Formats: sequence, structure tokens, C-alpha cells
Amino acid sequence: MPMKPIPPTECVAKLKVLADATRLRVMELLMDGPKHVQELNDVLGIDQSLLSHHLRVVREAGLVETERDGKAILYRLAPGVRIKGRREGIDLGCCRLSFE
Amino acid sequence: MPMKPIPPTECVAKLKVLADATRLRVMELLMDGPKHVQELNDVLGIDQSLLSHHLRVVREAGLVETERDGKAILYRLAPGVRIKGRREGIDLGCCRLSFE
DNA sequence: TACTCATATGAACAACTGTGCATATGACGC
DNA sequence: GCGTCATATGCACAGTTGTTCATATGAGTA
Repeated sequence: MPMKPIPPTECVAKLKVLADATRLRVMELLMDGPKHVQELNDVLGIDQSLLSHHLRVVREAGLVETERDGKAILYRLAPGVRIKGRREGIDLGCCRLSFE
Repeated sequence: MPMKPIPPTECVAKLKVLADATRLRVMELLMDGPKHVQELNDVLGIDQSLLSHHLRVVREAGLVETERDGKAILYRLAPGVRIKGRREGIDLGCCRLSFE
């Protein structure tokens, strides 16, 4: 059976998380590999606290993982999020997002 | 120059439009071909007015087009939105969304 | 210990979003 | 014309979201 008529709410929730310029940018940057918060903010150039709030959102959506690295914290894509292949992208469950 | 450092706000706006269960579902249904509002609502089963509000959002985002068909109105994906190929999807500008 | 660095958290608030209700539009049939 | 069908629009309101400011945590260094 083909199924999947209704987009699961969990997938829509992840989509909402990505529907923000800052967070989308964060994910795009993390596609290139793990980064410290400061590295992210060197590119983004926003208030430290604001970035931290956004990072919490992607964290709680299960899109990224963190690891302590001395004083800093390292962010990386959560396992299973990245879609490999020639068209890389982010797996959201009911749909996938890819950068072109 | 490679460019594309910042996700264009227009693209993020489209992403916001799709980050809603009803609207995402509408787009998914329209991927199968043009549909009248009532056909959409036979599947969605929400208040007529509510669907109309959501349809306005996708319309104003340039994701769909409409055409009068007697008393009814026919909705279809806007030209250029659908990505053809073996992995069909929706072109958002800075990124693409595909259903799997 | 105290101090700094890197990041997170909490509170407050304006701005925005989804929803429901009532009403309007516009096309058809009589 | 009038009535009805199909859809859109305006208004109101609660709930959510992004942002800022101030403060807290926790790891390193002296």
C-alpha cells in the first residue's frame, strides 16, 4: 500500500524549524561539517544570545547534536538527518530538503 | 563566483508557507494535478473559510495559480515550481523540497 | 580560590500566525 | 430579476515566534 496521505506533524515541525533564515543557514553550514558556535557566528554575525536560542530550537527538533569541546561546544548534524548521494539533503521524515 | 551564502528571504518565505500541515498537504495534492477547492477539501476536511485563507497564502507566495471553472476555481502549481525528473519536488529558490 | 571565556537560560514584549465567525463576491440556474 | 452554489474576504482574538537584555552555567587558567 502506498499510504502517507497526511504529512506527519513531526515532519511539519521540522519544516517549521528550517523555515527561518538563521536556522536554515546553520543547517547549511553544518552540512559542510561540525562547527563551534563561534564559527557559526563568525558567519552569521548575530547576537550571541539570539544564536543560542536558535540553536536550541534545532537541537530540540533533533536536527543537530552537540558535544563539549573544552570551553566551546561543537554542533553537528544529528545522525540520519543528512541524506547522502549526489543530491545531498536533509531528511525531514515526510519530505526532504536539498540545497542546490 | 560561487556565492549563495545567505538564504534569500524570498526562499525562506516560501519555506514558511510550506511549513504548515494544511498547506504542505495542498501542495502535495496539487503535485498530482490541478484540483478544485472542493476536491482539496474532500481530502482535507477543514472549514471552507480556513482552507480559503490557506490557499490565499500559497497563492500570494507564488506557489500556485488559479483559474475560474464555472462556479468553482481550479488550483494548480505555478509554472516553474515543480521540479521534474525522477525525483520530483518543489523549487523554492535557495532550496528544493521533495516528497519521498 | 577567583577570574575569564564560551555558551545557555529566563523573562519580557512586540509582531506575527492560525482559526472561527460573519459577510461579500461572482457564476450559474430559474 | 432572485436564489443558490463555490469561494473569497474582513475582523477579532488567542497562541506562537523572534528578539533583546540580563543573568546563569560550566570549563579552562592563573
